[in-house]
Amino acid sequence: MKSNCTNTEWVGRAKCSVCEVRNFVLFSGLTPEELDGLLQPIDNLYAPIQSTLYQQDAVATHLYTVRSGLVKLIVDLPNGAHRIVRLLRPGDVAGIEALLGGQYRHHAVVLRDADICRIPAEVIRRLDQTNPKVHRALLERWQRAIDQADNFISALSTGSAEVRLARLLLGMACEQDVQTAFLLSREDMGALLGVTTETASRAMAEFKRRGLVQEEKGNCVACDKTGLESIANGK
Amino acid sequence: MKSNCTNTEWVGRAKCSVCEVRNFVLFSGLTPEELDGLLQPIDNLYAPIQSTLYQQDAVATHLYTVRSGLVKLIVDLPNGAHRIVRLLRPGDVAGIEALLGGQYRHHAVVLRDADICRIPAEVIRRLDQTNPKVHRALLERWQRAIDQADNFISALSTGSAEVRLARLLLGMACEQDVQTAFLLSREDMGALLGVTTETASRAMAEFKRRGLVQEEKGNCVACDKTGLESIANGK
DNA sequence: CGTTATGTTGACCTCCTTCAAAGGCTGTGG
DNA sequence: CCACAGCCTTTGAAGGAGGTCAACATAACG
Repeated sequence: MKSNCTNTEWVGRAKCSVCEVRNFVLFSGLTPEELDGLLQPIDNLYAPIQSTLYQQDAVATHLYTVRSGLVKLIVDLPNGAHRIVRLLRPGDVAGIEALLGGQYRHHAVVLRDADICRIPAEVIRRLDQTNPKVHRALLERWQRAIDQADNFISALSTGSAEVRLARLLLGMACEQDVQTAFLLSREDMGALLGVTTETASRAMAEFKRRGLVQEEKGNCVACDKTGLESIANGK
Repeated sequence: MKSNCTNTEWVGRAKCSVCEVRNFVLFSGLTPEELDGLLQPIDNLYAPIQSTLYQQDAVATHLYTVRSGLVKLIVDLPNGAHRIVRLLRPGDVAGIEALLGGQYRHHAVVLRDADICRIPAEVIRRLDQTNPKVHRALLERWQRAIDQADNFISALSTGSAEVRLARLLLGMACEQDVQTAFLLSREDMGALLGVTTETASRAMAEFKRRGLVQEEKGNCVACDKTGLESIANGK
């Protein structure tokens, strides 16, 4: 059986103490000595686009922290289709269910080349019990997962296709006030919003016509935030 | 300002040691002495239908464990509408976000007369650090919330109205093989499935005509599980 | 330069929403 | 005990939004 992490390049043992996203990752509260004391390896992986971190229903053994890039969580539907239920950005954790044992709930697939830390669940379990900061960080990740799931229900699965797309674009724009790098295929947008690829394409085309978004080569778009917001909030 | 828990009858300090759902509740791992040692009160509330446990955006101070009955979590949408994002049954926890401080993410409204334990977040926080069993139970509740949210996205927000309704009915039927007590209004079904009340009504009427469900007085229905499953899975 | 994946657009039809009206159930007051 | 009001449900009709199928354009890639 192949590794869960297909097409993934192993970079080496993670140097958590010099991790540039220390504020995000789970181990920001540990000293270098504590990190060295871990018996099991924390691997730093370079996960290229399209690679799979883990498969739905596989035994959940590791957690994956996203240090850069973008990861989607997918669930298979009974009729053969599938639905994206979450997008993970830097600072998010994939496969948190590994903490409880059992199986992974989703497929985790890389949407944008990602820098990933793969951590054995046992490591987190132990730290969770001994280090309050890790414990707290864990609870926050868990809550964030719930918040994101709720947002998928209320914002991305409710209302017309254009309303949902506007909310998605605004959600992806995040910190930057106007510009945003947005590189999802129309198919992914559809799976994200619960509509077909064609409908996603039509909605995007309509937004472009209205000047709400501009699509550069390389898949970047610039957004008219206020315009999109009026659509997102609109009846 | 009124209490969060409108129209709620206070029963008294919870007797967790004789709680009939000990296997479910968070404190099943505690001894009576440990329970008595809690400084802050755990109240046992009888929450009648339509009562509100807490409001979205209110400061989150308590967790609510559902011992019996049914509770819905609602989020308001920008256009004035609202969407149900979760159903809580006995053993589930509402307002788990109180552990992290901040605000409640939803409105929690009682759908079926409920027996509720209201627990100060501080109590759980302390037990979480000192009692491994409580800690474990907490993680499981958190994971269950995520699983339920994911199910809302993939099962109840994807596909045609009839497909969604079939999945909802099957989900409500839970353990019983054929029979199930199901007392949601058409309006709630619509808010649950992301469709209008009329569409929910039409789909239910159609199911009744086909003999898939039977609605008795008192709002009970009996389901033809295999028939519903073929709809739920069907393309 | 062909091949393949991905995006776009059109035509048609189904499903859902919207608006409206009517029926049924419940509780209240006369 | 009945009448009525109010709420929920059901059903109809019309219009719109999205799905489906197909053709075509465009870009990516060997």
